[in-house]
Amino acid sequence: MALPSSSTLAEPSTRHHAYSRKQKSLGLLCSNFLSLYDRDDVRSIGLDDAASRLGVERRRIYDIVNVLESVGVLARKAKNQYNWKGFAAIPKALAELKEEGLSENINTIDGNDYAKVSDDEDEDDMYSNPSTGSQNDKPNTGSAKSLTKDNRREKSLALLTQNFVKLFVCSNAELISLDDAARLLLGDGHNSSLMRTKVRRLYDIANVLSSMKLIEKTHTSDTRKPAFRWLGCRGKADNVSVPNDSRKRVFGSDVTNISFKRNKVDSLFDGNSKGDPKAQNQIKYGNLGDEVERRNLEHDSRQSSKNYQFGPFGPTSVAKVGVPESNNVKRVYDWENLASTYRPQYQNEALKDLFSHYVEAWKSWYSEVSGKKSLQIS
DNA sequence: AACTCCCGCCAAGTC
DNA sequence: GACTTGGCGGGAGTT
Repeated sequence: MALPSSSTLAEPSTRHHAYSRKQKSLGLLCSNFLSLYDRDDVRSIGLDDAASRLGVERRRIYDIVNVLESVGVLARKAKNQYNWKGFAAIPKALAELKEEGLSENINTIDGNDYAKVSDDEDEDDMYSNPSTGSQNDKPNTGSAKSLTKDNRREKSLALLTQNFVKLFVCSNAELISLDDAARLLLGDGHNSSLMRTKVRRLYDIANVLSSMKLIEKTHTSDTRKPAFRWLGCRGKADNVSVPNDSRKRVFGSDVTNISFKRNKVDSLFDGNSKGDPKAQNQIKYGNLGDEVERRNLEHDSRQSSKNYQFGPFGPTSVAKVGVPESNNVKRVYDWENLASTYRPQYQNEALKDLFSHYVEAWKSWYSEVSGKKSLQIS
């Protein structure tokens, strides 16, 4: 409730500023979301609350929440309710994703086709033979219903996010081009419209992941094709970086996501015939690293913005319900403790190593961020 | 013109 | 049946 009524929604025309896409970006919205809820006293988050405080439609909250959940920052508690896990949960989630990705990979022994993606089960087979499938857990398995459900799940933003992240954590790839990612996540037999859709989603995901600084958008050095660089496990070792890439979209100085609609003409319906889904749950990461690395062999390290400000927004109207500003000061995580708590039982050295990388990376990331964080609504 | 990606329709799922 | 989730792709804003 408490949404501004039509009178306050200011037609674009009554305001001096034009519609700006950037003000409405998912990345910015995500940053807003994060700065709004990343505080000590937050336990659970209501979607309606988030939507109204951030001044956006609920639909957008789903987008954010789905990817945040995929990397462990949130956990769904109930309808409309999520638990805030925080950034501290990310290393663990990433480690799990990696483990999962690697073990999936083991099932697909052979493999030199790096771009191969296999769907969890062949849908067609399942339709014809529902009862023989080796169902794992779901209570209501075997029904056509669960099939469509799985089908839906296969295409979900959450799963796509996880697979996207796995691309990085399961390989050594530091940079993956948009094209490659789409291909990798889709498999070979893609039709162009399906591909386009996937790419749109990738943009969505990338925007929220980059607002968390898990990745950053760049492009390949050679082709200048759009690409994503993984930042999640970079330690302080990687000090520097480069001049800032000013072409990069910068979130962060805007205020809210509320209020300006682009004037949409009108929607017409078109009986779309969607391409048929050939989704996937499993990807081979094995050769990915090599392949991608080869491909990016010498990516320049044009890096961008060091100067990112985490959460400069002013969540709209409602503004910090009774939370004293002093609360904006972040907690200081006990990283050592965190590490030992979360350190999984890896028998595998590589994973163990990776894990400590995460911890290191997040330590420095966090201190950097919390140090300069300015939550003030300017 | 190509690239990005916001926006909201509407189907699937849940309560 | 109302409400919640979220796939999807048209088409507008950016580069």
